[in-house]
Amino acid sequence: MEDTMFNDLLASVGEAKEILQHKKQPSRSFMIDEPDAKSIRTRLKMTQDEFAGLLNISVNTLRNWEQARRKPEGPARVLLGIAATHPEVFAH
Amino acid sequence: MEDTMFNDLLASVGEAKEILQHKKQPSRSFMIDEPDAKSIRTRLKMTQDEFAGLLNISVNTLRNWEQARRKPEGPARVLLGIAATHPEVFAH
DNA sequence: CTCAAAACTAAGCCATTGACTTACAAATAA
DNA sequence: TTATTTGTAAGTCAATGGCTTAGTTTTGAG
Repeated sequence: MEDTMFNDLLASVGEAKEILQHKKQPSRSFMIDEPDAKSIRTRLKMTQDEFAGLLNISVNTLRNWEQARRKPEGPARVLLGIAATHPEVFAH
Repeated sequence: MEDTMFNDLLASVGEAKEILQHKKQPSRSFMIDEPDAKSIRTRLKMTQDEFAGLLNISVNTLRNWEQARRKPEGPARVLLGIAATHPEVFAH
């Protein structure tokens, strides 16, 4: 069932593998090297609490990023890039 | 300039803030609690190398996830959820 | 079929992050 | 003003991320 839904999605998307694979490069096309979590968040007009919930991190961690105490890891950087360029995917 | 592009995007998306904000809930709507990285990857027909590149993690980390030695952190779970439901955003 | 390369499993090790905490300051609203 | 929300700052520690090595399975070329 879950499987069917997934395959339907893939079909509707138009064979995701193809889409994904002709960008064999390290996939840096949309990744941000040093994402500025604060500017992305403020441009989305969200509080730290809301944005942290969106990214599924604790507020403390977001604060660590914004205060440059910690640097977001790989997946978090990709996610920030998506938040910056495709915020609509979070809405569903 | 970068700012203009971003704002244009927001406009075209239709005021992302609104989209995002009427889902005040912990944003679990699309998040996977225990994402199975391996099944998502194999259904996208990608190798560990390719998928790791997509998520911007090392192959070792992806292997840790697939072998259940480590559990992906918050942002990684969100990212896996997006890979499973909106793989097209990675293609741009 | 044979053999080499690619893909993957498995596990030890350590630096960095994520998350919790406390204390305080700024901004916002009542 | 006063209370509440939002945010800065920093200490602490368990868990993850990424590195390593060693071995197994799968794949494809000859």
